[in-house]
Amino acid sequence: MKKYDHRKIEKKWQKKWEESGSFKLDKDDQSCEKFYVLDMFPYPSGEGLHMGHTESYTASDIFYRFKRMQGFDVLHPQGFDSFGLPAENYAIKTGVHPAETTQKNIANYIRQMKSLGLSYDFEEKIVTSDPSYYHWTQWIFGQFFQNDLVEKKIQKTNWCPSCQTVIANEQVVGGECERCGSEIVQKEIPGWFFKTTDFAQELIDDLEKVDWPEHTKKNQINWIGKSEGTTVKFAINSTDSKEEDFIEVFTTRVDTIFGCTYVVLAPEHPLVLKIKDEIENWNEVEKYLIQAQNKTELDRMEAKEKTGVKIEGLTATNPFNGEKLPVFVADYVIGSYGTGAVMAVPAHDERDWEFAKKYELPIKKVIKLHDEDSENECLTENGILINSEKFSNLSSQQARKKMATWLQENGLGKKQINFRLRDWSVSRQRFWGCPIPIVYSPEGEAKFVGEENLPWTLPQDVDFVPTGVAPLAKSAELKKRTEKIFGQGWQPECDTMDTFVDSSWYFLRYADPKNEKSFCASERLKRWLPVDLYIGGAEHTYMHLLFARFFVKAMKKIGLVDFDEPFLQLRHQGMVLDKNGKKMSKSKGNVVNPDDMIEKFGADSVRLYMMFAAPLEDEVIWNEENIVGVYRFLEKVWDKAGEILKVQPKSSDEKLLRILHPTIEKVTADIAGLHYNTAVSEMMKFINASKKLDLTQSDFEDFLKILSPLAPHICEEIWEMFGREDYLIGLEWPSVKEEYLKRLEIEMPIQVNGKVRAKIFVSADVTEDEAKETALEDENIKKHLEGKEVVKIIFVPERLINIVAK
RNA sequence: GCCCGGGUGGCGGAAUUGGUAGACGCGCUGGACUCAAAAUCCAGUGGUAGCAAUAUCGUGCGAGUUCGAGUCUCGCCCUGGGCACCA
Repeated sequence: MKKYDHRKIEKKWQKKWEESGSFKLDKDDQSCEKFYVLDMFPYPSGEGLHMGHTESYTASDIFYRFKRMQGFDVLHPQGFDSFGLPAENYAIKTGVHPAETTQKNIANYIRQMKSLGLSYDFEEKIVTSDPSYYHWTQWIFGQFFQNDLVEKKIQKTNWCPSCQTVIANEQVVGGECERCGSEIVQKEIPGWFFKTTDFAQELIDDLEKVDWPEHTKKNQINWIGKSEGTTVKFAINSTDSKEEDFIEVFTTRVDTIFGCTYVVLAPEHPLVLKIKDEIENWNEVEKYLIQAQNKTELDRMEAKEKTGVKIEGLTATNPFNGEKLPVFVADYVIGSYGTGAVMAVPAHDERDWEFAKKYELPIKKVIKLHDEDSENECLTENGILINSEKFSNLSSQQARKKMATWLQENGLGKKQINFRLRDWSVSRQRFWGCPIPIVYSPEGEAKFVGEENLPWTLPQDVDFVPTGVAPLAKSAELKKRTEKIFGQGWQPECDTMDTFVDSSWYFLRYADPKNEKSFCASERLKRWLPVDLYIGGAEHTYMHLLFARFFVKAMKKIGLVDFDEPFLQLRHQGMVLDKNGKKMSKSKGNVVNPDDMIEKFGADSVRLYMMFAAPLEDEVIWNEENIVGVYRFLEKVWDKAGEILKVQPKSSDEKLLRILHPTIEKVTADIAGLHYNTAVSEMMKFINASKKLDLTQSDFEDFLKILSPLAPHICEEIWEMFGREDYLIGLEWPSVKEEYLKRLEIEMPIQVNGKVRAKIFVSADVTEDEAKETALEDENIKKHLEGKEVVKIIFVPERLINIVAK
């Protein structure tokens, strides 16, 4: 028999699987139970597949093969999130159309995925930039539009005056444009928003229904950021004292209101401009407003010191004690959150404290802690009120309730729940994205283009170089098309959608990717959705998962789907690091190319090593020196197969069967729980044990079956050498023979006062008395018990004996 | 600052969830084969002492609970990642 050589067999099986349609699935056949295992689909970049993809796609591929062998009909699709900035930037630089780049890159990704042995049916793939897909992205947008889930609002954007274009947050480096280095300014432009905040509460509550990592759930909850509080109206006493004017603030800590020593408005707060004439130091205030306006979000985030300006001639009255307080405008208060104004309590809020220190404002303590020793500020939650008139001596919690009621009764405020979550801005002034299917009447009224005009295609006659308007605005074809359909004077919407929209519903389309009549036939939705297992990187913890969840909830509301959550089970894969434990990056030059590794070690070894080196959710250190371990393992499997073919043992060694069956049991459980690292080590143990022991072909075939999801190529090759004509993929998962699971004799440690002093061999079902007797006869145990009195003996069946002695 | 993780041999990691710490793999040491090397095979491999049996220390540090702690509790230290002035 020849030596194991991955180069000779892997391509062969990849071709065979494809030609025989091994990965095809009849999506209408209902005879078996379904399972839907989903990958986060890649953006097809010019660099090709990276090692992170390799890991996560291998993980889902193993699960797919495993589930199939267990008798499920498994949907395991793949596609491409192909709209996006890199292709457009490349087009601006080289003039090559993004469609062309994208197509080329997709072909390369598919080649790479096949070379890893991934079991996708690419005839059923989806490509988000393909009109047959974005047709339905637009259709869903239309549904949202008609059902009041979309609205047009003003949004603040980063604008590069030199490039004449909107810049994404990640392209702003230190307040400057990544490409040309010009200073970025803030520009307000109108855009479309999805009403994600309508679902804020549901997005928190429904996390209880899914099996996700706890930290991911927590992060989602924190991101949505629910806070319960009260609004409070502070009357404005400007010089001519117009009593009907108020500053309304939002606070979660109304119990601290007697400690309020000033009030702060966000620079965006409309009141500032409204009372402009009454502001004595308007010049100074105006200067600050302009300054704040030109700051990018990043600048404001990164500011080390709080800044602000006192508004002279303006005071705010605390409704509880009539105290007249100074009013500031400061950019540490955000216009879009709460009411855009806060009551500042420097004694009990860190930001207010910092600000008060800098501007020498009074700090008034109104909460006394139960435990004065504690320096933990959080404990103010449980403090007692002081210096708060009739509310003094109440607990914080009681005071919060009573004060809110008092405010409500006097029309000075009300209970309110705020969310940190904002509505989702989906408009992008880009070319390479899904066109927003909206047109405007000559009067400027927005109208959905209508189902009959979908797909509302991306025009071809567009110059990519930015000139200050959205690229689509330059298309004569788009303008002509709009006027032809809707009439003279109608204008097309020229923005495209955020690419997160494309990826917020793609998992629905996989169930019915070629449907031309609907986004997915209802029987298919019913059969395949929701996703049973979703595997992908933790970097999508916030946005992607939240948006996809929003989509499903919004679609359910308008009757398009009938489930609440898209992904029932979610698991993350860890990062792949270089051999020094560092992140791989182009700039560091430490990027490992999967193609090279597959050529060198083979797809089976790459798959196996990825899974073996660390638990799936942990970081994997890619060290080429270590991969030889799994390669040697595969060689041993190969050699054992050769030996069996040559000798054809009549029966298997019983000792080996007592290892094989526990191995099958453990590997089955490990794969089911995605603990691939221990599954591999278990199989290594078996192969090591099989040395010099007889094993029949039939028993070895059971082993091949459990190895096949992880290392499919070598297993199929051996299967064929064994004279089998079918494919391992899709065969039945081996069952465990109970009679070989039970251990006959076990080694039992004997402890004296918790320390192991001897080991005895006893039968597995030894009685407590027998075991104790044997233990006490041991020489070393006797020695350790000398001069001591045995207090008690603890016997843990099949585990150990501990003799407690004094 | 806040949130979420993680500290176990020379290295990646395992430990049935409170029951033999270091499975499996890499590396290393010695031996076999070879003119030699590579590959392969055999043996060994946490530290210290000992020829050995064995003893002793040992899961970031310090306490605690327990017959028994890598695992539980409390307090520290170090470290990785994410988010950012959300009132």
